[in-house]
Amino acid sequence: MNNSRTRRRGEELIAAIHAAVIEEVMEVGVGRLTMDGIGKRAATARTTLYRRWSDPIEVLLDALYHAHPVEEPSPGADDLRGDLIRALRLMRDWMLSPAGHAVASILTDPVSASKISEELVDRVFAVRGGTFTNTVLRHYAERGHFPAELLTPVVADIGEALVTKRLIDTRTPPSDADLADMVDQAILPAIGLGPDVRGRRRPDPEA
Amino acid sequence: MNNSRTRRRGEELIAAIHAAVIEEVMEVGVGRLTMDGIGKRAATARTTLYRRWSDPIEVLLDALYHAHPVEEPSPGADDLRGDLIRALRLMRDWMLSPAGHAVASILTDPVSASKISEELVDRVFAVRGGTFTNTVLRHYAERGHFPAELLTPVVADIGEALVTKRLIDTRTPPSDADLADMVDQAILPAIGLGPDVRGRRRPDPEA
DNA sequence: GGAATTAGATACACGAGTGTAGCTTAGGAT
DNA sequence: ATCCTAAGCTACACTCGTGTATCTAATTCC
Repeated sequence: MNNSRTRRRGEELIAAIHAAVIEEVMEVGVGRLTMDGIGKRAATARTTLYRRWSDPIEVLLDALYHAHPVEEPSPGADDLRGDLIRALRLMRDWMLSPAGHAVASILTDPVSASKISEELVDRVFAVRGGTFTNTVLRHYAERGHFPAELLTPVVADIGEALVTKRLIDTRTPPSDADLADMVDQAILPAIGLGPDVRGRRRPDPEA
Repeated sequence: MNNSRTRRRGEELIAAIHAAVIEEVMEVGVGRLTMDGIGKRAATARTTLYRRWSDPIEVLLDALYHAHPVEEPSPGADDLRGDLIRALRLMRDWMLSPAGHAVASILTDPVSASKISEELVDRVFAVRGGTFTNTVLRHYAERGHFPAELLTPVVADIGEALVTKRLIDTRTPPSDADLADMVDQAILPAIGLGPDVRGRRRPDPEA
């Protein structure tokens, strides 16, 4: 297959395979994943794959398990609105990454859905469970910027839900301005700040 | 294949095939759709399928195109909150139906995504674009129950987005109580009604 | 009742992916 | 320098899906 003088082994090879399966799923979808396709893309022999995994979905799950964890939003400055927007930006960028696509792909596939372990869910998928804006919201709720009772599971989901939906039905990522609108028009009102009837602009009123 | 005295033709046969492909996609996903699988499930010969469609995705798209349109929410009573909940209930039930699954499946599949026509989008997918709560919200906005400027595209999406997200990440449909929470804690606040700090209960304050 | 239509069945050559076996050889360890 | 592990390669038998061709018989139309 490859006559080159270098033959990859161990970590290096596995990393290449992980990258390959994630690219592959982005291109053909989970349902059309094959050992053959993964092998070709990673420039390795099918036998090598079978030595480690039993089928394409196992390869994918393993790849996701070892994927770099998503950067977490750090509520640094005293700027709720800004931090929320930043959190959504992180989420949007992650969803646009190959790993993000792969996760979305797996979650909507009937076959692979049943194979995902508890551990994987915690490690990889939990980010979708609201980690992004939730981290920020909890931080500011604890500091009394808004009543903590308002931070319900539903409210913690609003931002991520809107970003997800936008991606699904328009297939184009929301711009930074779109994210700001989501924060201003949906999240902030839900925690008792707003909405501003006069429209789009909304500097963070904070305390 | 089937020795029975009755041989289906025309409409009847096509309807059976449509039903079959939609069941099939629910079970195996778009990526694993095959003419063979569809044929077997519909108890018809593959030749019959090829006479009409060139590949499995075409069959699926045709099925969706001919699917019964989703029931639209009718904002009848003077009950914004109740109508919103009913709208979300309609949406949830539709998403749980085979057709709903099929649509979700197609929208997240990289291959079929490129084959969907403008027409199909308008006819079938538009419901996800906000038709459910949007219909209700527009109705009450026009009647002055809340300021119309607040009904932005983002706000029109909140309910559907939350329902979608809940389904994707927990894989269990939201209960009626969950839907009520979404309305109370996310939609109503966004249009200037609430949130009620004391918590869950929220009779429609209306005008 | 006869003709036209079209579903059903069967067969076939083909390609793609599978899972395994066996061999060769590069890379790393000692 | 040698040994051992593991990657690369080839081959094979097998299954599944494809697309087409051909024949048959059920249904419908008149």
